[in-house]
Amino acid sequence: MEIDSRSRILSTARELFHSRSYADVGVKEICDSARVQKGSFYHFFPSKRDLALAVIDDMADEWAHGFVAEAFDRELPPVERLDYLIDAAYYWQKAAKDIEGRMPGCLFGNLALEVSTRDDVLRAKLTAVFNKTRDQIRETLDDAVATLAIEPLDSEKTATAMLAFLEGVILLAKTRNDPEVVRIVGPAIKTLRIETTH
Amino acid sequence: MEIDSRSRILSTARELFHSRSYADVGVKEICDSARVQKGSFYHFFPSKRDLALAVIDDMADEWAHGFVAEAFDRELPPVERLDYLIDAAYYWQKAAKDIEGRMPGCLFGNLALEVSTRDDVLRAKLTAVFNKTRDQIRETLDDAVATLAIEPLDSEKTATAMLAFLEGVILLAKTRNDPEVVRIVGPAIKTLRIETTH
DNA sequence: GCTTGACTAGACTGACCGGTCAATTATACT
DNA sequence: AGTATAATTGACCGGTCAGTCTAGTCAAGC
Repeated sequence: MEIDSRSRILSTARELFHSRSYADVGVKEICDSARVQKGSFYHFFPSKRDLALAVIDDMADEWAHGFVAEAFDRELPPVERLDYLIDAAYYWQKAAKDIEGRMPGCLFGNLALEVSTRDDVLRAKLTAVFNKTRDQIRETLDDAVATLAIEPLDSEKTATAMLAFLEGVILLAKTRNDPEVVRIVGPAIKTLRIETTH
Repeated sequence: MEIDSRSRILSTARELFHSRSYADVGVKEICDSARVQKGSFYHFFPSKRDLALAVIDDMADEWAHGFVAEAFDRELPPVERLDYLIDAAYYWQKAAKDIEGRMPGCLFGNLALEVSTRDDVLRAKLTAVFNKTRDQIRETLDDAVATLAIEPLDSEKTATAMLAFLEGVILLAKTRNDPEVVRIVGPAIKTLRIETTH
């Protein structure tokens, strides 16, 4: 009758995990919200953990083809891409807070801190997502160096630092439940630099 | 008979919350590890949540009088204090990983992401801890400016950015379960700058 | 018409959750 | 010594957890 139970479970779980947490959201609640019965859930997903794996994949895809793809549009001048990244993070968090009253933060960062001491498979998956984003930042930096927009630097390490900064800013903003932290402090991402070691 | 049940509960809970998570560690497990009965637990703490509040206070105290106090020793040249901060974070995480096999990350950061969408009181307490640390970094920056070690900047915003970066680096390192991330990327904290707005 | 297999329904399981409570023991003060 | 109070014990509670299981629906292929 319903169009697609599996994808409904998936997107519902993603929303709930994002706005609360993995541990805090039970299978029953996901089923209720997705208007699906327990039996159907376990028909599509062997376990809650496997659902989490699927959610990360799902989100990573949308992330990659969504605003990250836009932010890292190679038509844009490299340095602008970093501003775009911060802007996107800001507006996203702000919109979520305006609607739900709470800043959800970054799903990947949230999950990373929650599960990475308990589940190495989930941890590896999240590491891969982070690495992918870092690589996009690195490309941006390489472009910026190539176009002489910035001085040469260690693009991989600097990209890692920038990703860490982005996650840290979102963490702090979420703790204060105030997206303005992203807008005000975020742009400092451009000042981060790690020199190449010879 | 036993020396101090309350403090035993407190330190046990701190360790368990740090190495796993708030949600993942139950009251029973805390009691077992602290060799205390359920009833004694609820004699000292009205609820698990109140224990979390006490754990944050406890940790914040030790944090403030421990290596943070050392790192922010005003005898040290200001810029060195930032290096000391990164070093301390690195060695702490590395030691924990060598012993337990896992990087626990920052207790405050972990808790912040886990509970701040659910509990505003805990969130406020964690915000206060972060603000205190940010203020210590700000003092450091003000000292650095005063001694002409660095160019003038917006010390409060820059300090916020630095704290965010520290938390982000620890988050990323924890996700990779690799403290080296802190050592390699951490020192970039000194390159962060937010100019004063006139 | 019959079979097959994907999908749904929802009661049920055993473990575990945070928390309660009455009874007991240890400690401290008068 | 007597008494109040602090600390401790461990059985117990209702509820919820992830996950299981059986029964059944339904559409496609033969």
